[in-house]
Amino acid sequence: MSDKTTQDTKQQNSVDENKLIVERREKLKALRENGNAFPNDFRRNVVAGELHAEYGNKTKEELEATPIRVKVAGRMMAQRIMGKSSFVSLQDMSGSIQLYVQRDELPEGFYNQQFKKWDLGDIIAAEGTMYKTNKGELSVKVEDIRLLTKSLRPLPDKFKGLTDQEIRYRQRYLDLIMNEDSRKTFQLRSKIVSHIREFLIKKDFLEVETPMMQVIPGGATAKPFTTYHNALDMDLYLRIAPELYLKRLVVGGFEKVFEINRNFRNEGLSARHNPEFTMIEFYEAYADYNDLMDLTESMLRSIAENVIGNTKIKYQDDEYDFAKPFARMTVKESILHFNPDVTEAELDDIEKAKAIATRLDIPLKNSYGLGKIQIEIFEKTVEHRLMNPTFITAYPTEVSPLARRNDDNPFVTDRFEFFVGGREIANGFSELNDAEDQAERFQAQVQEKEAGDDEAMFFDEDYVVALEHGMPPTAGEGIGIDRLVMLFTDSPSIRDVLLFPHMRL
RNA sequence: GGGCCGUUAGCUCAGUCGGUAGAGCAGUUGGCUUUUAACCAAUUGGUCGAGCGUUCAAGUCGCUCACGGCCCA
Repeated sequence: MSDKTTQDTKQQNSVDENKLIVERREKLKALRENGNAFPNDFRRNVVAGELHAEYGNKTKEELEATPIRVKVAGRMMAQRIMGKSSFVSLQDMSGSIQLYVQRDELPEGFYNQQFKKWDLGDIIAAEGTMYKTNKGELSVKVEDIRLLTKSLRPLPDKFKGLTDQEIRYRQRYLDLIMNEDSRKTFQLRSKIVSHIREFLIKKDFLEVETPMMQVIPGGATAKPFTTYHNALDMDLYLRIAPELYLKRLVVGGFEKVFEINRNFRNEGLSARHNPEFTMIEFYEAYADYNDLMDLTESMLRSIAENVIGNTKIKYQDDEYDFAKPFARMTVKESILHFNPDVTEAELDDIEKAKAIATRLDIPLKNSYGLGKIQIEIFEKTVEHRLMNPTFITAYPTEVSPLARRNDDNPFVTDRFEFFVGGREIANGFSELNDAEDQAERFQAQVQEKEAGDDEAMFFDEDYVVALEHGMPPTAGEGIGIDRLVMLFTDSPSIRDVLLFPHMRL
């Protein structure tokens, strides 16, 4: 590389270096010359949230009568300098605490030559005593204060914050620094996942991890991502679901298992879809889909009560009641309910059902059977109207290749999907444990794949062999964690509940 | 994939009929010992997303593209 090119590269790299950054780099340079500019010898003994909880109610006099020494650290979000004294807002993981800094409490010259030159965004540490200002704000009256990490780039507007959606997603750390709502959302997400985990572990479920890279991507109908293993010289797929592995574990005698982890589907991005997303799947032997509907209902109600603290869940302009028993109806009942002009006899007749679909502008393929046509009608006319928590049951066997047939009506399976706010949140069913039936269903999927449906399933012979060893009667379910978190955090887009959503480029 | 909207200083945003680029915050300098978006005074800062076109003249009009947002498939 020639000197000229090196020069050009440097120019390129510093394109976004503005005067603000140059000034901060100068300050850092001065810090380096005065010793270690990045010390890591300070240990705090308390965080802001604890201080407010402990001392928020104490009066100014009480705090002064028995001095309480504390050591705090965090990011300087505001600095109000009034001559010889200043107020600083210090933000840490738990919240904010104000620092009251007086020139004459600090070493000679430190206040004017160091402290006043610090910038918003710098990471600082302070030691002092708990104090209340005349206006009643709990503060730390500072006796010692240090700069721990120089911030070289300016923060977004201190009042308006960061509103640019693109930067909020691409530079999530800025969003987290600036937006309390965003911090809350991700803290809640963590609590929801923990609560689900504890809920199942209390019921003796075993948490497991199964392959993300699979030879045959199974357990759902979706387009997979492909990858390649060099040493083995073989193509692999990123999983679209963990289902078939978890059921192998049930065959192995792990009768209650669950996994919370990422799935990957090679589809477009939208407010509801990210190519990688988090699902929980759980399987319970000697249970059926009715048991899982009961379990789902109590689990979600428990999240509302214990994590959110309210069974009335506000989502955008609506409110859903998680205290009332969740509605349950079959696919056909729901279609008839929302399409009063349609009769059951018409839905059961493939030609008449086709006519209804055509009237609804639903594109049909020749390969579609009656069950698939019914589901198309359901998705077009029912799904988005299922606002309050609702279980829809009796999905056609044709669209449920891994679910157990209903004993009375083998046209449908013992399956449900769960909806809130017009969105599918969960999918569960009594598992198909008849190995020969499973082999036939896979065969039907292979035919659909050959007919051009690239979302159809592969034939998983290894899984059929596992079933041939005998899987106990079992029920299993998957819940989309991202959509669940969207619901409970009132987030309009899946990107708002993913720390680092996929973006172009 | 289609439709609509957006992209201007580090951040948040104005910018009229096409006529020399504006504010607040942040920054810099000075003042100020109880502030809360502190305040007062002065001041620095621009590839107007990229490109092409129309025009004497384009942030502004037209076309193409990139990225984002919302809606639809």
